[in-house]
Amino acid sequence: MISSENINTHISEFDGIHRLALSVDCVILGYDEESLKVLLVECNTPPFVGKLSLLGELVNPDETLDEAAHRVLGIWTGQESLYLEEVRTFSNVDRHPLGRVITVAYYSLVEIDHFELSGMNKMNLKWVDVNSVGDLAFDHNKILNECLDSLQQRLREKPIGFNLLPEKFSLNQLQNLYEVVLGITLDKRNFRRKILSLDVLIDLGEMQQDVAHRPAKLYGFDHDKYAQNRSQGFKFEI
Amino acid sequence: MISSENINTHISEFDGIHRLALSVDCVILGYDEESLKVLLVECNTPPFVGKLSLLGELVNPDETLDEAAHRVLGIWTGQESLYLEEVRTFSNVDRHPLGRVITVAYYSLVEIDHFELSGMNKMNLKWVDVNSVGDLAFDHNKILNECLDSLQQRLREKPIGFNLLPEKFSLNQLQNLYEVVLGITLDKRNFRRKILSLDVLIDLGEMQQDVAHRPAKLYGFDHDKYAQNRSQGFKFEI
DNA sequence: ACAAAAGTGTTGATAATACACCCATGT
DNA sequence: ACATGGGTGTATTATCAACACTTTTGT
Repeated sequence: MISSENINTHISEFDGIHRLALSVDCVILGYDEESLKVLLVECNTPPFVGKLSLLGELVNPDETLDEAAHRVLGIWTGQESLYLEEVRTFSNVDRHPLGRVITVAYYSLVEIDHFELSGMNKMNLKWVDVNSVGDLAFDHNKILNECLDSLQQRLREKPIGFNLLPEKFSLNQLQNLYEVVLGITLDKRNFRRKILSLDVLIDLGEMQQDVAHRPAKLYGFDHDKYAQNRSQGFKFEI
Repeated sequence: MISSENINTHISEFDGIHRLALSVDCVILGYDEESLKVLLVECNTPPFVGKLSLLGELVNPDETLDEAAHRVLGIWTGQESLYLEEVRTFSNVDRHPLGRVITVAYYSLVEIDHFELSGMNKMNLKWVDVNSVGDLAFDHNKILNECLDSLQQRLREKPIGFNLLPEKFSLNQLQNLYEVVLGITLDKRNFRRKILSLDVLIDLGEMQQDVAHRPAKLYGFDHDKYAQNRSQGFKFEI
């Protein structure tokens, strides 16, 4: 078929055949030193009542998708400026039982005990180990899995893992995070050499307190150093 | 703000405040041994009349976004099963002068002389060197640039460049493609060693014909071998 | 014979891997 | 003193980067 029509030819049909709704769904991920967890909520939409689902919202006419995703984070976590990354769209025609809803999936990395689940949220929200997630509502298992794949890939090439840790962390905490999220084991000495050679950590000159073993040195992530390195063509890669 | 509302609470507002339109925009890329080119069309929407734009369409209610993108390819190239990759959404509130149109950007890799631009298309369509693209309509410069960035990244880690070449190609053609798309120069001997070691090329036992120099051996991309390697954890990386 | 692009190996530098013991703290 | 996790170096191997000449074809 050859045609000279295009998107603009059809713009008047907004109210007609092209009616659909757009949502964002957020895979909010946290890390508690043992496992990677995803924040889920009990679903109240038939036929999924009782199942858990990701956190999502319809997109408002006066906001971008990034803004909508940040709004979702704000609603459920009370925080605004968390790490967010768009993954991809999910647009199967029958993915939502109540109508045509196309969704854009994001994942977010949060420090899991930065906020207490409280009030109303406490009743419906759950942190669930990503390896123990059962059947979710809608196509949310698929969305979750694709977001996790995407995270694994990006974690190896961008210094984003720090978003899951407290501001001050030990090298072993960092290594453990990589091991848990990537599902691999790493050699301690090689890992330390590698991460320090990337020159994005700042030695805080502080030590862990009140631990029942030799206290570890604490480090922070140096955004400026990373930006500087990156602008000079250095690649971050684990 | 704490809330127990979610996407489903608002589902009845489809016809109200959440009205918006969704489109796909395709960055269709071709390669002619000298440069990477993008397929553009003359825009007929004020205030962009006379400018060039990417190829896009509104999404129909009965199709997925991938299907919509394939439809766009079919309309303008006459071919259906070309390489397509979703990049990301563009959702600025005022990105379209006629209303709220959120778009999902795709790029596509095509063999540039697999199809002749003909008939009506001939009048409006242009292959433009990606380095000589002027001001495009809408936010299409931004979309184009992000798709090119995404392509550069993916070209290094997935064997997708072959989609831009004829089925039978020489190693020098392939090297030249990488050099043009990535904007770098590569060492001939190192490139050959590397690409052959990846074990995804099949020596066709054929030679170039009618060239005014020593004819090159022709190779093809072996999808099966690649799939096999990948399933065994091998990484493709240039 | 000449022009034009195809093809081919070696060496030195750098980065990745494998591996085992002593140290500092709290109980 | 013991339990717990923190911290360190070296030798081997694999990978990457730099580099120049000969070969085959058409004109």
